[in-house]
Amino acid sequence: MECNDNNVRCHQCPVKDITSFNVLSKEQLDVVADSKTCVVFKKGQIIMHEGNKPNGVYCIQKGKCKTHKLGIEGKEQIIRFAKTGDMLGYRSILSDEPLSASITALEDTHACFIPRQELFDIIDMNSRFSLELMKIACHELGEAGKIITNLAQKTVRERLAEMLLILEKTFGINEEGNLDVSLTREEIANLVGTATESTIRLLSEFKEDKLIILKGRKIKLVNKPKLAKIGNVYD
Amino acid sequence: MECNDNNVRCHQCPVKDITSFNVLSKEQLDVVADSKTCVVFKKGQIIMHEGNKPNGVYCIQKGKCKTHKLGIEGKEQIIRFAKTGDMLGYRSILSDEPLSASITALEDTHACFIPRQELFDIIDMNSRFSLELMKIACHELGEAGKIITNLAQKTVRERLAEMLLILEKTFGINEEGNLDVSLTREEIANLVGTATESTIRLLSEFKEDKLIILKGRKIKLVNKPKLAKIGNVYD
DNA sequence: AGATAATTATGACAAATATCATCAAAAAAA
DNA sequence: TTTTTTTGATGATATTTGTCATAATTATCT
Repeated sequence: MECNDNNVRCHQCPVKDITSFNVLSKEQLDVVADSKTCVVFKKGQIIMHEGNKPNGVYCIQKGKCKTHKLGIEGKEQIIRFAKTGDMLGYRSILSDEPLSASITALEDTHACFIPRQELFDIIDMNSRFSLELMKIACHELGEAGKIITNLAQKTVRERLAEMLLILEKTFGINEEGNLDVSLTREEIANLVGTATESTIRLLSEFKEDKLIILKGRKIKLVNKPKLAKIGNVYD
Repeated sequence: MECNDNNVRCHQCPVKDITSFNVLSKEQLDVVADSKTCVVFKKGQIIMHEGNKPNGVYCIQKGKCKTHKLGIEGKEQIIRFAKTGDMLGYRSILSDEPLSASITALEDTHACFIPRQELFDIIDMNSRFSLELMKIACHELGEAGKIITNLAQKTVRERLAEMLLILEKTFGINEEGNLDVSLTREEIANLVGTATESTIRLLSEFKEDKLIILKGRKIKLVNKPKLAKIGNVYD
């Protein structure tokens, strides 16, 4: 779905500065600007499909996405999130492998598509850009190690408490003080790695214990120190 | 611990061809050869320490290592393995973050240390080398996603069955047909993400069911199709 | 706005897994 | 080798978590 932000040149793009593209020269940025296409994805729309080979990457101008993998018997596992300024599909492009996960818009999301070839062209031109990409991938790899350790060693209760804190850190809070992301209980379960019912029960417990305030999908963290303690979070 | 392999120039090194260094020109390879130091780590020795900032990377000439993180109450979580041809510490160097995990030799391991600066120098000189590094990091990121999904969705029994197959794929088998890596039951537990007792019990079950042959730490897989079925492995 | 579908909530129960205790066996060290 | 320490094995039991069923509530669609 085309969008008319398309005529915004990259050097004017406010998002540029929080992306790897900020290390590009004006000429290099023009390579991106000339080849990019801006698109809008509706909430719930699949942006990239696990197993496919993408033709390029997306840079999120505004929006929120989930990266998710198919697990046992089709059950969804949410691996990570992406938001404004993040790049989508780079793992697949840079490893020359099919997408290891799907990416779905959690809300209406504006993104710029940058074709594969132009991405490789700037990698070839600018080693600082290459380093930025490596930095992102390597940082993510470190995060993945943390997630692996948590999944392997923490209880569901601990993981859920920690995940609420991670969600606040990732997406922040809105005017009302609620987590600035709307997830179903099932999605939270698919993130924490547990059954939906367990998530519902534990969230209700946290509510009983006045750690959070629940109003449908609106979640407000009201006792973060206690949540951190329950979740064995030290940082 | 210095070793006398040091005088082997990188272009003659047999391991070179299975590493990212194989894309370097003769001159670029000389930058590595001139700055590298060859060392030997004894079995059980810690090569890199979680939380530290390494001054460079190691390239394994011969040996096997485990990458492991501290989890709840000091419990070890094994994140991945490394073997001949693999690079150690690149994640930390490239992301400019402290080591997210420790690396310990599983057997006597010969490795070449390449200082941080020289690594960045060749990244700057050779974009193909950069791409190779990105490829490794991004591939690992995909593998991490699989591990996350397995930990979140599979039972301990399923994960153990799958892990035995992964160990054979990673390390191969020796003359006697056993997995060519020696791990304690505790290490297998720390890999699968379960209690040592559960690992012992399940391995005994697999032995009872004639899926594996156990002789102390020697493990031989004798019914891999069944293990794959138990582990829900489709590939 | 009303109908339909999806989600949330809760109880009862079953299964998986962890924990604790004890002893045997095997490595490692002296 | 002999001793000491670590690892492996197994039972009993507690805890956690998943599964199934059913109802209430809330989103979503037309």
